[in-house]
Amino acid sequence: MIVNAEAPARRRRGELSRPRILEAALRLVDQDGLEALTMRRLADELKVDPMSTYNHVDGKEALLDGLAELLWNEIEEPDPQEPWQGQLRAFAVSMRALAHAHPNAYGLLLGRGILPAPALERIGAALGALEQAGLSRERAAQLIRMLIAYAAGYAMLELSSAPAPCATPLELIVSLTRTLPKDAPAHLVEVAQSMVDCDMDLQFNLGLDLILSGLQASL
Amino acid sequence: MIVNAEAPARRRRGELSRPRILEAALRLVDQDGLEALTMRRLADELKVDPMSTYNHVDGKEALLDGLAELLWNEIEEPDPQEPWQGQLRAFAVSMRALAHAHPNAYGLLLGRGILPAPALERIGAALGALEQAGLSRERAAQLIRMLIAYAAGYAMLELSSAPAPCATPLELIVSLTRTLPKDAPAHLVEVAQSMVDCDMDLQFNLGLDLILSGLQASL
DNA sequence: ACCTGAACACCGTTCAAGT
DNA sequence: ACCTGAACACCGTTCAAGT
Repeated sequence: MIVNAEAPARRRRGELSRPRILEAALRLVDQDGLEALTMRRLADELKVDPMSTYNHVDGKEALLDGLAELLWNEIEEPDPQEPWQGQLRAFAVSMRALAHAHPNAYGLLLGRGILPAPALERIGAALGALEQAGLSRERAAQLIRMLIAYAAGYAMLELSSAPAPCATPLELIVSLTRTLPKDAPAHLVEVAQSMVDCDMDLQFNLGLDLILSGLQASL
Repeated sequence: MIVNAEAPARRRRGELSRPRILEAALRLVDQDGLEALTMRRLADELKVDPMSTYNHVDGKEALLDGLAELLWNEIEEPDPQEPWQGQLRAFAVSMRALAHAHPNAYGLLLGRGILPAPALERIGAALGALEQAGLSRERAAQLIRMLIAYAAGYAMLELSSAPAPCATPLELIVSLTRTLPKDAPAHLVEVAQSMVDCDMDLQFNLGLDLILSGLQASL
């Protein structure tokens, strides 16, 4: 067995690399928000000169694209053994769950104007499952689009409706009124309350059921 | 008739005001992208000192919140005369149409962590229509959440799938491969193609039909 | 091949001064 | 009440220099 010349043994602990940089960036965004992600602050976090990261990531825009990749990678690949309904459900659930794991970064998932490779891998797997089940590729693609739209849209709406998850209903109302102008009519506060005051997990799953059963019926 | 002391006649042409600032900001974003929106550049556009805008808008974050308001304001209020299905459909269609009118700004609609007053007004109107039709408030709210999620999510997925609308299929493939790494396996390119190669308007409406008819059946 | 730091152009915002 | 401009701390990135 020959030594791989591309992976020399002399790596220092804490050496820079694209994955290490992206992970640090995501940690930063998770902790302090997207606006805290700065090439300079990121370098600080890695205890490295501000310019060193540029050897592994091609500037800030590429860094954000890289974060989108990282996010898509965290969405679990559906299990090909399961029936296709289960695969699609797991996929949608996982897409929404990501919003709770990374609320500050979630906007990057569909906000960079690209579907990075990990996204296409997961979509491709789901397409395959549906074709396996006998659906045409066009039909399969439509179904996937619907599910991604519903799951990601639902998650973004959640994040917009209640930025900070509130324990008590009172705390919730306080939080809602804080975002609205002081002179907001009472009926608007009531509307805001209606949008949040429910079991989000349950409601998400009900909608998912409706879409999946509707689609099954239309086949 | 007395002169209104609050609206003196000595207003100069081109005077600054919050609406005028927000409109200029949206124009800037539409033309040159969100990253081009700068307090300084915005002031340039208005031919004004960089600091003058701060008299009407409370900093950049507030400016972006203001843009979100502007976007929600462009979504048409449903016509209370119509049956509720038609109102909901028009609402969803209008939410998606906004993405085509303002692709560079669309991320702000659900990306600011708040639902501004104009959003709550539109949601409130839709809630009212559904309660008029006999639905409970909870049921109505669930329905609205589904529609917003689907419409906005679909639009964001569209923007992610094909940043620049392409006339010819060839142009489309070129555009797709440009965003993917050079060594992207052919099957990923194929997946990307499947996500875009369809009549987006038609597909959106089909999904909308499915949701609306599914909901009607479940009542 | 990777890291460093000085330098540049630009950014958001504070503040004291004008009218 | 609104506008101005100097000033400050910070930002992304280029580039020449190191190892």
